[in-house]
Amino acid sequence: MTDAAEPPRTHFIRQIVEADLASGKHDRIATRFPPEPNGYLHIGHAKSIVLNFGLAESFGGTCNLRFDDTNPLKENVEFVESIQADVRWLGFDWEDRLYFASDYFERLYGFAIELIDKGLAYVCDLNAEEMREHRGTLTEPGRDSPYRDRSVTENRDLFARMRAGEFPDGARTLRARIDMGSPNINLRDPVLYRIKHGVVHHQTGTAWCLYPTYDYTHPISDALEGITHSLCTLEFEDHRPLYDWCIDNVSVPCKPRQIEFSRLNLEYTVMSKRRLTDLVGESHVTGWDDPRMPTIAGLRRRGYTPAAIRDFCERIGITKSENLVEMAMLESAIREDLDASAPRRMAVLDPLKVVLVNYPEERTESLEAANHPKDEGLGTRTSPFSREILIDRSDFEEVPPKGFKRLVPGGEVRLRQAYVIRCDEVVKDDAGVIRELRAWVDLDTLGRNPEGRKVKGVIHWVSAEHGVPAEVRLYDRLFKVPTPGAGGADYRAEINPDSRRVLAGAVVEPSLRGVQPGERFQFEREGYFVADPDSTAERPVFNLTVGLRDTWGKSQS
RNA sequence: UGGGGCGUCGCCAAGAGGUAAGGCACCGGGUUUUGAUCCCGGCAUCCCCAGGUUCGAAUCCUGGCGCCCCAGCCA
Repeated sequence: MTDAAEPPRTHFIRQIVEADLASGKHDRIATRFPPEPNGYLHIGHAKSIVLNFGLAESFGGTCNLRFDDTNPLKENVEFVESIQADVRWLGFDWEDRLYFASDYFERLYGFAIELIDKGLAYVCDLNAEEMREHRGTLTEPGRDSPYRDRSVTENRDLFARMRAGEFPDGARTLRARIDMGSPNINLRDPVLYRIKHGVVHHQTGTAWCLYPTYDYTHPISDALEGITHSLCTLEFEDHRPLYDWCIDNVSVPCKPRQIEFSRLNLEYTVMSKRRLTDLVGESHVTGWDDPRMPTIAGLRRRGYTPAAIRDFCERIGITKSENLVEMAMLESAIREDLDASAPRRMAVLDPLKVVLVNYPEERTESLEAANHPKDEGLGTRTSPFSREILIDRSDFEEVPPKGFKRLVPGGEVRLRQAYVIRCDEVVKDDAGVIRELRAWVDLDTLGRNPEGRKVKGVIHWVSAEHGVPAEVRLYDRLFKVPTPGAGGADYRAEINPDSRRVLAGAVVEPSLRGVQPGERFQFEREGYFVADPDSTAERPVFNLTVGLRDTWGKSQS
């Protein structure tokens, strides 16, 4: 369906891979998706997942799942588990290649000793503030640490004692001995190891009080796994010389190539781990899987399909340009998928009763309707029709705007998959609020058009007696502005107060009774909805995935 | 004022010296018992700007301008 047999769009990384294969530099490629387990995956990660797994898949290579777990302070198993579930849900398989950077701690330690022996690393006693002072600035070079020229013997001894736990947090670090005068700050003797006592690492427990940094761990982990192309985001471009330095100076089996691409930015949402963590922690949303969240878990609960997310990731492309993708792009992908696959149903979100005065009181007929207008394979279902029905309040107007095609006093409208009715009376309460409509039903219009008149409007309905009460949750963009937090604003103040609307009085057609969480439907003329896990046997709960395109509504506002 | 990047239609994005793909959005028109879908058509004489090279430049050169990233013992 959405995964058409079109050749995947090319981009500069794909071209590099093709060239490397063509030139014989590599005879098979290996990539990896390396999340840090300090949060849930979001749509930006999906871009990377689709890139890495997709590339490996299309060239017959492999893609590893590797947790970059070098900072136990921020990581935990909940995240390790949710990440695996999300990658799998997206449709990718790392087979038996599940790795943790922490698997390499012992070897990493050995390589550090190799660096010490080569005079390329030293134990530094400067504390954080002192180190910052020595680092210089963007325009001024740094100064050498007074500990820079310690002997190999002393460095070996001190490093061993760091591991043995003899020094407190922050007392010493192991640093690469590169160049304090480098215009690239990342090369000014970066820290390779730091001391962290008293933390329980989710994988290694309390085995270590010494933890390697990302810059040191990543290139070596890649090399140990035989990664050929190490893909990461733009902010690591400045780190590439350090990445290369590490694999050039240590005895690893191969030299992976780091290639950077730009991260995904989406309008009206936030993507940084910190902000997402805060949204959850400060209860601005109901959790990591809140349907308004750009997390994979949130999108899943919102009703997005893996195929649509993959398609979206293909559509946005891979480049090095800073970008801000419109929400319409994501919505288009899910609409395309769901239009083809979602069974149609009728649901009245804001009910208004209509009494069909000439329809027998005790009569109920069973009307059959196709589940999909184009795909007969989706079958049919039946819906009871009776004297009292419910329509949506917005489908009736006493004083219709120009061009209104729905029900009006004295006017006719088609009840979808059923009869044509004509509104003959509007019943109001003392306050002037419309309580019900009384209408005449043309019983000769089932499956055929009335003679001599054309009825242009079609509205959906549910039998009042048979309809199932349901809760419908409508979602809108989480933020009021395209780029929350821009210009120093507090993104919290820019949260859209109407991003979630709960309609407790919706009524859906009987065939929706007992739906299973995760089942997706198109509620005709409204949008795509998915049954939420909060659903019960008697009262289903639906989340709006995305509305149908609405050219009428758009022209009216 | 250091270093690293980026600048092609409202948004994303092809393009690799031979005379501007595609998608999204938008605007028409057709079909339609979903104002949906689908179908047809329109939508950059121009590629940040200015010079230069060339028969020919978005693509090469030079000089500007704009935007993003880097001074965590985070990743």
